[in-house]
Amino acid sequence: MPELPEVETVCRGLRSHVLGKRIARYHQFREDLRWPLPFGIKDKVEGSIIEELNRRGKFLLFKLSSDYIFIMHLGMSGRILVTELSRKENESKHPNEMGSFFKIKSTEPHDHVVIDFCDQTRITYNDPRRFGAIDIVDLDMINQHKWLSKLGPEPLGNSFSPEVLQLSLKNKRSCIKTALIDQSILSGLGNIYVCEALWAARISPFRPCYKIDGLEFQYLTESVIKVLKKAIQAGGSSLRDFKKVGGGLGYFQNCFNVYSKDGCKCKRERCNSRIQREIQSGRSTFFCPKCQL
DNA sequence: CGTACGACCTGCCCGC
DNA sequence: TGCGGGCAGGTCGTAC
Repeated sequence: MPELPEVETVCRGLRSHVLGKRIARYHQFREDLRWPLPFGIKDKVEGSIIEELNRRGKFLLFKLSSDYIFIMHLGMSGRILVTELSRKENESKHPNEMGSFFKIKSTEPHDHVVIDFCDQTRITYNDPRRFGAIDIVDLDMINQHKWLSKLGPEPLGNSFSPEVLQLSLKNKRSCIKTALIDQSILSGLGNIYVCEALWAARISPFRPCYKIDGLEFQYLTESVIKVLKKAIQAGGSSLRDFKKVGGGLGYFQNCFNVYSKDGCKCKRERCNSRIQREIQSGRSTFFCPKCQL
């Protein structure tokens, strides 16, 4: 589901709800999401304060006062919900996995992890498809973590430039779309924003990387940055189940030029072609066959 | 090594 | 109304 703009939207929205707060309870309703939830996580998070919340690629990083980083990935369908527990809800007691009792409200389907803060705020991780993931790692090992260590540059960070992109792609035989979706080349792009950025840069998703020239890498870099910034401003894209923290919808889906627009007229001025959909390495690619070359 | 593809899950939407 | 097939924002392991 969420690509960089959606994760950034969640990250920004969550900060005001969690920063500086102490975690009273960690509870999980199953042993695994995409992978097993880490052993001992409960003891590492309970009692600690969330000091920072940041995003790296599509990962959310919660820095805890216990000197751990709590890492979360939303997969395709993951969501974080915030609830303020009323006194009434707080009084209902349910058994936890240890056989003792503490306060857990009845949950929605696919609520997998619940974190309660001392001030009665609760965040709930909900993920129907369970492609998401959670881990916890020592603060000083964060850069060695297998999910993070191979990530390419942040597209909205200082280490991203046309030159950097060209350097990592100039010898690749694969198509530019496949390369841009590869998190080790650039972190945070997914199917939507790659399609949108390639349309904006007028580059065909099927073009082999090594055939792209310096000027095009410049257009492409600018397009990626522009599309992502615009999407973040719009609060991300709400397709199916993406909702911002607090339940609001993003509205970047109203700004799509190609994604899911097959059969529609190309929005570029004086281009009268229609957007096509094709399967590219197993996933839908949307593009204009006339103005993307 | 780089690249391509199936697998992992559930839900929804469409056509018959 | 019901069911089967195709589709979905991601990533990894495997096979070339």
